[in-house]
Amino acid sequence: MPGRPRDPALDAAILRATFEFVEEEGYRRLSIEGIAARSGVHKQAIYRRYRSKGELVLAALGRFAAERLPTPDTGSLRDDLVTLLTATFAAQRGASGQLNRALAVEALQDERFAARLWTELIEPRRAVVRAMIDRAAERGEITGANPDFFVDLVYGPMWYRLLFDIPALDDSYAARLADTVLAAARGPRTA
Amino acid sequence: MPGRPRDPALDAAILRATFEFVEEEGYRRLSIEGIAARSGVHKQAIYRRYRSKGELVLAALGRFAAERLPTPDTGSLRDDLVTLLTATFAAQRGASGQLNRALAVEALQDERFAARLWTELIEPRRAVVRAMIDRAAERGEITGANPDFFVDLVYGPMWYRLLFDIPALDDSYAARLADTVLAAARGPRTA
Amino acid sequence: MPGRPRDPALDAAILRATFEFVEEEGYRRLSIEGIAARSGVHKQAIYRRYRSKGELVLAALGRFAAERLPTPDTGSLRDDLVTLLTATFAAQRGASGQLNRALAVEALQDERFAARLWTELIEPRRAVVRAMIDRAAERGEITGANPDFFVDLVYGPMWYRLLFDIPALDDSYAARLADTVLAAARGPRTA
Amino acid sequence: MPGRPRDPALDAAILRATFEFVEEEGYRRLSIEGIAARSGVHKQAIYRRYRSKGELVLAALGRFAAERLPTPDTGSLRDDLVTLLTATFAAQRGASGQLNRALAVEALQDERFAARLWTELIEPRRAVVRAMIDRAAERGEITGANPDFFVDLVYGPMWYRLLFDIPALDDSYAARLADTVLAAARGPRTA
DNA sequence: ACTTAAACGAGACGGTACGTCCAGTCTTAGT
DNA sequence: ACTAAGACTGGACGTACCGTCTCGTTTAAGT
Repeated sequence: MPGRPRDPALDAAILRATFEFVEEEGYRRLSIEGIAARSGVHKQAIYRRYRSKGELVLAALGRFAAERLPTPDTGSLRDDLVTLLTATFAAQRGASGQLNRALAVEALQDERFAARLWTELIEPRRAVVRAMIDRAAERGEITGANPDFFVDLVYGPMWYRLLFDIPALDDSYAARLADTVLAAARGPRTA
Repeated sequence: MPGRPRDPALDAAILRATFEFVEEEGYRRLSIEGIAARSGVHKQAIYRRYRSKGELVLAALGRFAAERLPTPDTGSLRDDLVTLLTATFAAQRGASGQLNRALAVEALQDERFAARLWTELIEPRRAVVRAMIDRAAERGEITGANPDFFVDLVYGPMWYRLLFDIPALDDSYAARLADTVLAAARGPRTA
Repeated sequence: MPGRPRDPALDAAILRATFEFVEEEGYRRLSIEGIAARSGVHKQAIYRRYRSKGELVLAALGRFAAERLPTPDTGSLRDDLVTLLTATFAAQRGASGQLNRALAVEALQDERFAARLWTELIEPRRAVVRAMIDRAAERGEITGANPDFFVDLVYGPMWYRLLFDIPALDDSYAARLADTVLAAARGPRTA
Repeated sequence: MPGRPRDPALDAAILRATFEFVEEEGYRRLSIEGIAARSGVHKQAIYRRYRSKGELVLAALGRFAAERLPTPDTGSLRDDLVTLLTATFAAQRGASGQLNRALAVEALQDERFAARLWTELIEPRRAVVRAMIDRAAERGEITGANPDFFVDLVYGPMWYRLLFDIPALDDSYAARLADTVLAAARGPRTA
């Protein structure tokens, strides 16, 4: 049955307010009440859309940041990795980093949310890397190995640094990490 | 001026209650109020000892888990790494994993706490790895490179998996990670 | 103008639900939302008919109780009063008492509703008593005095007892009250 | 065990705010939230003292109005009644009337509150009248009859008029009511 | 048959208050 | 100086009704 449709302007206002709030004040200060006040949207209208703060932040990140994921295919695994990592790291230095931290807070406290986050956001990003590795294997660049493990190598250090607020996620870090992953993917040295 | 000394029984009761609470109910439900109720200790007695939830959890983790850190020195970098990672991963599968998660939640929301956590807990752990690497370099096992970066490789994947509650932090993962770090530390393949 | 006519089944359903709700759960728990849910009628359909909770209850009372008002004319003031009071008190012991209480709640909180209630429900009841007194005066039973004051004597104690939920509105009370009003209406004793 | 005692300044601030609020805006607009805002006292501090709006209003009325009850003993039942009714009616024309109305709203919706109100406020007032009647009986002024019934006659009309917001509770009404009660108390005319 | 207009179920919406929870601080009295 | 006890402000929580507002659908009177 139809019923009055949700006002898309409110969707946008909520997400924008969430985004701005987290960016400016950090996740700790984020509250549904605050978002409602800031966006001029009624609290209930927010709860109607999102069951929890986590879902809301997940949606906000999805809306404002997720689409900018590059999916490089340069013909060289190293270049693919460098391109991806450079862009990903750059994003973490801005609002996207704040939102990722916020998502981490929720995931750490709620297994079910962690699972949802995984399938909706993390896994797609991992798939990008896996695809790069598969293509490299087809090209013979690397001797295939457990791709899931290498993906951990790609993203692990980034989250580690996000967690403890260590900066240094710069371009040279991206390059060094790409080299490391590459070396690991090639397997043990023969000589 | 003298005054009544703090009751050590309360210290223990607070830490025990915190530990049990987090283990049973998760960090989300943890509250000073709840700990006070559970331990029978008054709220104020807790605040007198710890300034925030984070400090309390930090102390609880320190008490129950920190002293078990191995600092291996086997004469072989790979063996050192495997020993450390196996023990560290094993700890994460128990209550220590819960408390680490809890600490991460606090760190993500409070930069000053993150800094404290870094110096008190994270950095000492990193130093252990750095020492291993330094010894390996002296032995000529590896051609020295930025040790900080390699430490990220060692701990990054673990935190990444803790974050999203992915199991698989088992002994074979430890071995594989040790091999990878080793390969990376040896630098690019010559052949 | 054409337009779809109101469904009389809904009118009935709304009033019945209101009646039942008040009887079962009391006026405090009564809400438009609740009536809508219970009757299966949409909220808007209720608001289309009644401007407020008070109007709704007024209608519900009118539908289920108002027509049973006796207008006795026995030829004796005392008999008239006893007949009226006995019937009125009996009604208050059932659902009609609940609804009267509900109307009082609304009247106490809304002067305009009080005025409406007065003209639509209270005044007609008072008129019945006034008519009885007028007839008695014509017959010479009593020496005419301010009828409005005597009406207060008739209904005042009833509302007083409804208000504080004191039972005792039984037939003997009706008889005693009738006698009292009669005595008062006859004026001061001569001897 | 001791614990910090409740701040009496808050008690006063809450009651004063309640009193003023009801007087100015009526019971319908009264809310705990509003009282908290107006008095500058935290909501929780109010809930700590009063379980419901009704209890609060009961306390507010008790504090600001109840002590002014006259307990006349003139030696003449009529004079006693006139004195009491004149003072009581006068009070109803001011804030006390508003608060009584508020109490009525609560009593009508909650039987247990009605019972409490009865014992704490209504019964003491009734006792005053019963005492007057008893004294008159001892003096031989009246031939004893059910005093409870006569008390209903005294207070019933007042509440009836409060309920429907009919003014006219003036001195002449008091005098007339006193005469009526007196006539009723003397029993049926002999001549 | 064909407009036209209102009623209808559905449900979103802003507004207001509810009663509860926790954070951290403060005040008392009792060791 | 510590303890237990508990009041206190501040702030947010999630829920409940209110009365109003779109929606799409249904029903009937007037063409």
